[in-house]
Amino acid sequence: MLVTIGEFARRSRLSLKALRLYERQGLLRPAVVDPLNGYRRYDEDQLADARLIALLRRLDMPLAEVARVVAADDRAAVLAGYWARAEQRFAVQRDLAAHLHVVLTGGKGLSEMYEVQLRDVPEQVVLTEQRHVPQPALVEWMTAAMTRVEKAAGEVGGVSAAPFVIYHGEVNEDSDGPVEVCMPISTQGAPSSGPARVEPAHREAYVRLKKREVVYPQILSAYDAVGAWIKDQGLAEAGAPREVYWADWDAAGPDDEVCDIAFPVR
Amino acid sequence: MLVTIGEFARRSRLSLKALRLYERQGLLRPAVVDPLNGYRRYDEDQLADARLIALLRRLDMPLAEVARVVAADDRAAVLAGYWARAEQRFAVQRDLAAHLHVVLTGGKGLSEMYEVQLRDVPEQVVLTEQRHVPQPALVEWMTAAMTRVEKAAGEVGGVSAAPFVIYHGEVNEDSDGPVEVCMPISTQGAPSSGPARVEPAHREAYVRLKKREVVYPQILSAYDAVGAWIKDQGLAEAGAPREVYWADWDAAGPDDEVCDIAFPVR
DNA sequence: CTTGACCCTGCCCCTGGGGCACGGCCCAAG
DNA sequence: CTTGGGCCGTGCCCCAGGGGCAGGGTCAAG
Repeated sequence: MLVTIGEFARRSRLSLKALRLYERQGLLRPAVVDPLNGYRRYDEDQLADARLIALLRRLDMPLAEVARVVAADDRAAVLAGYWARAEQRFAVQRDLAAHLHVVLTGGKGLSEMYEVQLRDVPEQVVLTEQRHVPQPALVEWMTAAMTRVEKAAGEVGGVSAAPFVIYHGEVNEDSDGPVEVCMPISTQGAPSSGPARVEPAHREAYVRLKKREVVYPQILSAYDAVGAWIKDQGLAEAGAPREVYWADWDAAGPDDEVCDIAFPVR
Repeated sequence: MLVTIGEFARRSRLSLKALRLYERQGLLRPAVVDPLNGYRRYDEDQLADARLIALLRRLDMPLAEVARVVAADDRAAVLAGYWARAEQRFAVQRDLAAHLHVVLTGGKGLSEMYEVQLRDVPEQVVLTEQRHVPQPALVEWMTAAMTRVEKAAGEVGGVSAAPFVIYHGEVNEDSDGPVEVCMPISTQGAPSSGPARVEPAHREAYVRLKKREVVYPQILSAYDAVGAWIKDQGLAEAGAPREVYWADWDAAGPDDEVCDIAFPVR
């Protein structure tokens, strides 16, 4: 029934070092520790847990998470949760690797990565807020500005289409825009006043992105793809690039499409 | 042109700690180090490399590999090689996570993971080699035994079909078989002698596996899947399970199908 | 000249162990 | 009873890739 640490290690495929560590961490305690000589004795019934731990470690699961799985009532559920997060992390890394590959090859392969389409956008009256904002602060400011213009829109006729963000200047480590958040409103209710203007009708080339892909700097590949496509088609850029947020951002999962990257063209 | 470490850190999104570490590792040396006060000065041209390093680190690429990418003539190729290996590692982990999920749920979802098929196998004369072998030594012994029986087969008429391995007993941490390596031979050339026997004709249920999936312990899920399918179909197992190696193992890539897991049935 | 921001080195900390040294223990053979 | 070889114990240093802090030097603007 009780076995020595050596035999337990062989049968569980864990090292002595690992077993002693797991005891200190409270992850896998020997059934008995001789108080005189400190010898550890494991119960054969602990082999199942030990093997589970060994396999979970092969998933690169941290010991803290391993402990959670082992202690859980529904072990499969905790494992599934961890693994879903691992898949998401890896998907983001895959996008980044693809972006880097494009950058390092000087733009090769872009056309296969993104499907660019054309569409006509009608004239829109928009409430806007504009500012210079450095890249690290961009998301925070955009979120707040979006909320503000949405609230303001509610008071002057309501939102009439998906909000979008125009990059009048690049936003990266060296440059801070300016960036303009635009909320289309219906002009039926009230006359335009204050920070409202007319965004003219135009034709634009765009790609559709999943939420996971809308992250700096991978997103730059999408901009490059649209730009390259426009050149390739013999068209010309006719305005600043923009991101159209046509879905409910907070409700979307990482694999849901939420946004378009668009360049006006002529 | 030259900037302080603080500004360089801000613009490259690397920490001071990281920059000093990269200098010690020879990964990214400041353009100038003041010999009096030790102040580092970076050239703005180094920003591109610094940003590349920052992004590569987000792929969890080790610094040694990062250094290889940065120093390479064809950076994209080195990155692509690393990423391909990362994808393989992750694919193996994904298989393991799926296996663990099956184990932890007590076998749910197995039927969706594997497609089981039926086939008839004719009588075969086989040269065999059989032994008790514990799991850790299994692969090594199997490889060697396969080579030996193949060589022996060459002397008595030649190989007539794909080799296979019969597990007369389980091979895991607690049990060591026995395992029998079988090489089918044509009996036209020479009379059977020595370690040859007849493997009777039978019907078998099997699943086809990719090379990547043929690894302990994930492979146990495949065995379980075939076993569950047999029960599900109202059939019964009629012999020891086996692995049929019908492809060139060494020439196969991780995603190539190479082997079948089969149970004789009636 | 002062002050605050910036920079330096060096030390300890983290995870998940590997490796080695030094010493205690246990069991079977002689 | 002793001796030897194999287990087992603890403790220390090491790895990557930094984070955080201490203590002290430096730079530039007011």
